[in-house]
Amino acid sequence: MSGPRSVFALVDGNNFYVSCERLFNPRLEGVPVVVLSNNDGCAVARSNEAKALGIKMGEPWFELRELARRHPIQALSSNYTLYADLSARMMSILRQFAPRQEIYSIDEAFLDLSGQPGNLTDYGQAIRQRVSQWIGIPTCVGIGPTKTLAKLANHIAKKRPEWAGVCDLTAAAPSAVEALMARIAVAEVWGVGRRLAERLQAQGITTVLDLQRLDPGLARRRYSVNMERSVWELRGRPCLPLEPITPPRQNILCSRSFGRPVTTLADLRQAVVTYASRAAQKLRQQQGATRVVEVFIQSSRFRSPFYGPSVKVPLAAPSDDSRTLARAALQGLERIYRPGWSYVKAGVELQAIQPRDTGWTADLLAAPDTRSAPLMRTLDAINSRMGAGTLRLAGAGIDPAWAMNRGRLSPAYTTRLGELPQACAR
DNA sequence: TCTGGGGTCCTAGGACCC
DNA sequence: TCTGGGGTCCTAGGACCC
Repeated sequence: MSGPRSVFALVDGNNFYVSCERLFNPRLEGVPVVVLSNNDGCAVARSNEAKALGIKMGEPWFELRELARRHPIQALSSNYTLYADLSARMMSILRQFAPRQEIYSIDEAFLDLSGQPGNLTDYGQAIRQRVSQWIGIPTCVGIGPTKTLAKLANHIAKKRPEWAGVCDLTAAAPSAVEALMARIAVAEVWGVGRRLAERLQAQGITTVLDLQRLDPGLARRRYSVNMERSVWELRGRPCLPLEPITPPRQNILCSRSFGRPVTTLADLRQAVVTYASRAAQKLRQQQGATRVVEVFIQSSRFRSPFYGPSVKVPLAAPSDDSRTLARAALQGLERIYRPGWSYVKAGVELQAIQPRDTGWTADLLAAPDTRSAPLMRTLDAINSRMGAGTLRLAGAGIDPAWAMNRGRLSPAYTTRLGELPQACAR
């Protein structure tokens, strides 16, 4: 096993998307900035100034317009190409600070600091310093004996200025850790969301310390095995290992809200072919093959009645061919489409994914398609070189009416212009 | 008028079997 | 009148994460 005592660090970028945008646009400094979700729908990242105005995570932009009239709020469409590029740079810097790293999300990584000599708070400051100097992204560092405690430490480092961006719970006295836990709401624990927080509070468990003191067996019986793990982790016993290798996805989903409502089957067919192709491309990237294609369409959830059917289409044999998956998705669409509805969203999800090339029973009734693999390789190669969407299935449509709105998009500062998917189409 | 996208895991309950 | 019981597998739905 690992050393005598585990130490984890969680490093994350502060207001990551906003920080990325600010790197290339100094006018965004010192003013409230929000980055909007696809279709410019909701705020998914907020600068400190925006948070100070009371803007909540996920708040719809149209509800913020009034606020924006009274304050100079800068709202930007999300530019994932830019964020992914800066994320990769940040992760490679962090990798220099630990023998093992788990990339947990676009802006967060766990580092294994077990056995790291010296003062870990100083080490955390060195990490922040280098990321800031090399790519200009501000970060916070939380350090603890378990991942859950590292997460909690990161929360403390972020919320309380006196920690100066680094909180090392392994260096704090047990009484000091308890005092901190007693002041933090149980909802801040990693794995405790809104619903569980409500249930816990109804049982009188309102702070992190209350949860830490809950009997683990009771936590399991009354809630779940995950809640029991959270209790142990808060007590300093690791239950969640560092996972340096990202396992292949078990499901691949591609879905988007439309730029405007769609009523016709023809438009939905274009969208479904587009999403199936994108999902197939991701599937090939992980050398997978799928046996089930699920397709869904939805009317607005904010209008009654709601219509949101879905259907799973099993394949005769596992496949990674865009054409096969698109055909299956279209078959499913025909079965669930009802005229007379206004659809705002569609999606294609690949399920029952398995490794390609290993142990699947070939479809005995069909002649093997020897041209599929080279064709798909060529498709992916062209799209990788010339930009996503350069080569598409005929059914996907050209400059479709339902495409996303991204009226506030910043330029692709760090990558080729051609890799900005929507900009070319306009 | 406007309300994101992409994942994972767990549990409850039904189907099925002996 | 009265309707086994336990194990396993699968699926749908819920809850969580960022």
